Amino acid sequence: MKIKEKLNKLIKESIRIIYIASDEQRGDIFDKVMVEEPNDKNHGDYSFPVMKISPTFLNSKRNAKKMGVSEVMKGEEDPRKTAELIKSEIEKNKPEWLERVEIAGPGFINFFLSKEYFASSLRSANIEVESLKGENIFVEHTQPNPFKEFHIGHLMNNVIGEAISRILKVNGATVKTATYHGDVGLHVAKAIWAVLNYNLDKVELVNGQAYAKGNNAYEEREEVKKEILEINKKIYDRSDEKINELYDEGRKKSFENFERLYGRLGSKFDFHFYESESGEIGKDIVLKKKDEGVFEESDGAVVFKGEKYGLHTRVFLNKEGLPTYEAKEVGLAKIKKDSFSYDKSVTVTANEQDSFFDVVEKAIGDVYPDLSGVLNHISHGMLKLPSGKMSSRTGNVITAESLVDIVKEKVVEVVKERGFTKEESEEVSEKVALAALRYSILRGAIGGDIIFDIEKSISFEGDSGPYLQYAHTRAKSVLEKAKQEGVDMNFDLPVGWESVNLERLIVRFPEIVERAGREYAPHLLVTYLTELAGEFNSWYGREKIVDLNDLSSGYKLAITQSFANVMERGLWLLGIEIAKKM
RNA sequence: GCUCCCGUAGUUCAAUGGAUAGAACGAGAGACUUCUAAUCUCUUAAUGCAGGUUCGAUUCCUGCCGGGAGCACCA
Repeated sequence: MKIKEKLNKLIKESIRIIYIASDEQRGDIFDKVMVEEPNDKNHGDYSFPVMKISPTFLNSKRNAKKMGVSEVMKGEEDPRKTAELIKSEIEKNKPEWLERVEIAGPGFINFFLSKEYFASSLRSANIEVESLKGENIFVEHTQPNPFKEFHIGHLMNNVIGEAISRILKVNGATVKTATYHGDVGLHVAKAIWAVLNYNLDKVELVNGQAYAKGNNAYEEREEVKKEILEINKKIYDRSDEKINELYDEGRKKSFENFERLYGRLGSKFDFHFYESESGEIGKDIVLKKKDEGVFEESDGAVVFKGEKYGLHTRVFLNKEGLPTYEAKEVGLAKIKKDSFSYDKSVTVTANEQDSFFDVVEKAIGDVYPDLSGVLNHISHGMLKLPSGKMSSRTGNVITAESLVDIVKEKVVEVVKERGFTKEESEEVSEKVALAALRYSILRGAIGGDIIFDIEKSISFEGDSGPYLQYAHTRAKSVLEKAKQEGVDMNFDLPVGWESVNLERLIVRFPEIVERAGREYAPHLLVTYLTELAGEFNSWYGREKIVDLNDLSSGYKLAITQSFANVMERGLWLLGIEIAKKM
């Protein structure tokens, strides 16, 4: 049993005894008694707010429900008095893992874990996290579109999606990843129209230039709009040789580019889905379900009236009878269902699609009732540049690759003075650059925009990916030195040892991973690892770790080793690679 | 106009309804003959406004102000 559960049980027991002793309500009705994790270390490792079992608190219906209490409560009002009772009850039979219990503030009981507990936790390092064991989860992310650039928005999406799927995996879930490509649709028609009319080459067909030009013409001239819609239709029915040739070539080239990038970013997908498949399937489903009343005809198009759910109407099949993005999403839902039997599906997109997904998820729920409620949509903000809004429609884009390269070049400059070989320099720069980017993207809660100031993002001081990598590299270096000097690691508690904050923090790791998985929140992990690295660096500055004359040196090495393990594991979850030298 | 998201130190971000609102950058002062100074130590500074619910509100509710996104045949 995890320490937190043990503690909860202990508190529950005590409450039960107190209530029975005072002949009041039954004490075992507090199902949801839970300790909290205080932000301030002075408040202990865990803390329990006794106010939450006071009658005043529980006689509010909302609170009673939260705490799992169903009866009207009577009893002691003063939380500090109750706290005293609980404390003395616990102290009657204090377990070894508990150092001491304190009462503080308006009625908190603070629990301090013992150094024996920390020592034994460090020893049994690889604690399994099983909160999502048995769950099958589909994670869909990145979704770059052929005939358009893989831009920094896709990079952001990829970084988030990758981190989330890794976090879910270590929580015990079976995770399958998918990326979904818009290989048909109006954007393709726009790109092909531009190539045919402006005599562009194959490079421009796939690098977004053709798309941007086609889009401009589409918006400015009514007759072009018609031509492009015509091309769009021909792409679907493959009736035009020349268009087929451009399409096939562009599609192939685009995917070659994407594959190269996935390799560089370390993303592997279990499935690649395409709108060319989902479109047809979606169209069939929409037409079938139109007869059953899920969708209806309106102004020549087939729409879903979201108003019945407090949302708005969206078009699923356009006047031409072609599936829009919406219908494709319905088709995709079926493809995903057929590919992997999942309990939950997570789709990562930009937040400009929020209201779109609200409607589409309802529509899918009406089509497949078993999917109702299992689709999760996680959205992030824009990766904004100081220069203004990036738009692939106008061709004003920064590609993911060019951004990584810009950052990498700066790192190469920093690394120059370190006497690395060419290969070492190349390897370190790539890892550090990607770490810097990943960190900037993942450090805040998912949802908001990220103002991407290139200059600032490549400053490696303070909170940053390289800061974490550096702390890990340092720890490894210490361990290496110990090996050479013949100092052995030892998990036995030295005589007179006082626990350090670093130990407290290391032992917390599984809890953080669990919460990050439950809340789809990689930033919790980033915050934790940053604090952990800071604590290690600070400890490292204070203490001499490798020292033949120090009897606690072996234990310090054990702490160092545990720190390195946790950091490496944590960085992997964020998609950040470690470096041997820095 | 309607809907959704967001307003926390000068800046970029934290804070499961809890205790003295945490970091980092910037600015200022220090620390390498000692395990990697991409580091460490100290100082500085913030909850948009007005109400409400609560023992307790940055967090929940209402209004206002300010910013962003989306609102029919694009993705």
